[in-house]
Formats: sequence, structure tokens, C-alpha cells
Amino acid sequence: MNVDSVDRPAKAILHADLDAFYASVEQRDNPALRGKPVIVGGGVVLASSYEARQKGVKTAMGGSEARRLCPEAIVVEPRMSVYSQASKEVFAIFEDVSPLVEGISIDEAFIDVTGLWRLVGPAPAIAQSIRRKVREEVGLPISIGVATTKFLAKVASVSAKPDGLWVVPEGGELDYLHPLPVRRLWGVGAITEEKLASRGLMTVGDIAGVSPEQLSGWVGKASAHHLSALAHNRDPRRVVVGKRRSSVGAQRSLGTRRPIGRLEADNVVLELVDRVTDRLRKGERVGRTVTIRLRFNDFSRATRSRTLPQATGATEPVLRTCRDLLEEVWPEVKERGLTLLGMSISNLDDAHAVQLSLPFARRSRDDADTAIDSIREKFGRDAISPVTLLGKRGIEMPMLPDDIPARSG
DNA sequence: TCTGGGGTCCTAGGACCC
DNA sequence: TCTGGGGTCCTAGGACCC
Repeated sequence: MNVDSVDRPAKAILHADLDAFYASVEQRDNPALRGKPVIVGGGVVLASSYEARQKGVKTAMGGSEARRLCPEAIVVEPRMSVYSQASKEVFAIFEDVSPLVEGISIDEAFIDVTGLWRLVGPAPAIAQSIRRKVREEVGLPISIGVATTKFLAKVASVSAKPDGLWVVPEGGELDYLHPLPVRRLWGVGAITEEKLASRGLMTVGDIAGVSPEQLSGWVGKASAHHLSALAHNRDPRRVVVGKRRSSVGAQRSLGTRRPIGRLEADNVVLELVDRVTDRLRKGERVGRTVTIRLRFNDFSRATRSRTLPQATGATEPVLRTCRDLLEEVWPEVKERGLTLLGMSISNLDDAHAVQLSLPFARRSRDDADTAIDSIREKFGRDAISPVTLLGKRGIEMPMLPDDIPARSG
């Protein structure tokens, strides 16, 4: 007999999701924007206020279409550092409530409040208190879904929007879930939705009614298993604290005005690598697999990757690898035109050595000299050798042998 | 109006090792 | 000498999410 299952209380999971996050921050900081349609991001819509959404404006929509749908909208430039700060304040409120907080993105998190029933109260009351605190202390609207599984809590938070609470009662999960359209299942996008619709599967209940084997033939094995489980509200995933990124990347769209030259492409790659490795070093991480990502004139895509023998956070080897990869696909680029160039590093590990991060793209040579001096002061003269200077762009500093922390894990 | 920038996970074939 | 199965890593592509 499974002792664990006896009298184990149902889980109480919250999914908290800030409403129209970037746009709400803008309305918070500028009273003139409140109650008005606000679009964040000019070229493409990064976020829009509910007033703009009512006119049909959606995230990822082109800026000109958005302005056509909603000419009276006020367009503002994104202020990422302000959003990032607001996010930190909101997460601090979550963590004050429960140690079991799993951040999913800048504006969403799962919070496990199962163990708080006796001490604090029932999950819906906790959720309301979080909503109140976020409103009072950070000045932002937030919606929360409450359910017995992570997945269902996430579905519920969509029902809660805007600025609301939605509780799926224990025992009432399937009554809530089954009438919903398949698109509400996490992992069903436009393509899968279409595949399912062509077999007559429109609602979550429809999916629950077919066998995983049958489903498997239509959407693939893993996806079928996943969808089947969700449709029956089987989701044993725990709320995991302290998840780490498994890749870091950057990309740039290039426009279609004219064909891009090799030199220009090389410069874009340099900038992307500079940015990515800088973030890597600041996060004290290293990576081993370098990928470049291309999008052609017809919007088809390609990737090329290479795995290095050793993980690195240094600009130079990553840059060299990217340029090698670019060299290999260049004939294709010449033929098909390039509209986007991106790169990323995956296969990440914690850095076991000090890395100095000083992208010259944004700093001066004097900054580098100052940094080198301060490191020498702290660790001794030899600490700074060998140093590799990369033109005017970056500096690599391999390690201080005495300062290599023990591997934790 | 041609469609941003940051990610995750899955599939599938080939190389390689035991 | 011939053959098999299992496992891991690498590469490329695709779907999806915020």
C-alpha cells in the first residue's frame, strides 16, 4: 500500500500573471496613459494595454497594423530596466508568501501554497492577499489562477484576466477543463490546433475522449502523451525553485531593403556574440554548443551549430565558431537573402573560473585598464595574465588559479 | 505592414562505444 | 566472422511560449 497517498492533501498551486505587464508599468508611471490604449514598442507590438486590445491590437503584431486598428493609441518605447525592477519587486512579494516560487518569465510564476493552509489560510485567500499587495506596493494589476496542478492553475489565470482571481475547486477540475477549446492546453499552438480540428477535436474534453495511441499518430508521441495527461488534469510536476537557463542567445532582424554583405554580417555577429558572452560572464556561466540562426527572405529558417571541446564564456572562441558557421552557410545566404541573424550558446554549465566581462562596444579602453588594475590589486600582479585583447571590442581573461571555486554539484 | 527578441522542448538520423 | 541491441552525443529542424 502506498502510504504516501493516504490522507495526502491536494496540492494548492497558484499561477500569478501580471496583466499586460509592460503596458501596465507605463500606465502606472504616467497618469496621462491611464484608461487609454497604450502600445509598447514601435516596430512591433511588445505589449498593449487592455484598451488597445479591445481594438484588436495583439502582441507581436506589426506596428503599422496596430496603428491602423487603433489610431488613437499612444505608442511608447520599451523601458526594459524599469520592467525588470518591477518584476523583482513582485517576485519579492511572492517569496515573502511562500518559499516555493518558480519563475516562468518576467511576468509569471507558480507559487505552491499547499503547506500554508494551517498557518496562513486557504489558497484563494492567499491569492487575494498577493493581488492586494502587488497592487498596493508595486502599483500593478495581477491575475491569479488557483488549482490543484500547475497546468490547471495556468489555465485558470487566463480565465481570471484581467485583474482577477479564478479558483478551480478540488473535484471540479474536469468540469472546468473539458468545455475549453484545445488551444487553451499548454503546448497547443496554431499548427497543432489545426491538426486536431481536422480530426474533429475541438475541446479539451474531445482530447480526453481519444486514446493516447490514437493521438500519437496525429501529433507525435511525446505531444500526445502530454496532451492526454493534461486533458485528464494529470500533472505531477512540482513547483521547482531556482531553475536556471539552459541557453543564452541574441538575434537581430535585418530588414529586406538590400542584400547584406559579408562584412556587415560579420559585424552583426560580433555584436551579438559580444552581448551574449557578456551576459554569460555576468551570470558566471559557460557554454559549449554555439548555434547560429538564420532567416531568409522567404522567412524560412535554418540553424547551424557546433559543439566545442571545452565550455567557454570567452568572446573569442565563440566569435570564431560563429564566423566559421556563417562561412559555411554563406553560399545559401547569397542565394536566398538574409532577414535575420541570431546566435545562442547552450549546453551551459557554471563557470569554475573568474571571468572578466568588459565589452568594449559599450566601454572605453580606460575602463578596461581600470578593471585590470583593480584585479591586480586584489589578486596579485600575475592574476591578470594572460589577457587577450580583441581589437577594440572585448577583453578575455582566463583564470585566477587560486580563485577557482569547487564544483558544486 | 511584410512579421521582434528572448527562450523551452521534442524528433530524428548518424556517429560512436560497449 | 557475423550480428545485435542499448546508450549517449551531436546536428538540424520544428512547434510553441511570453
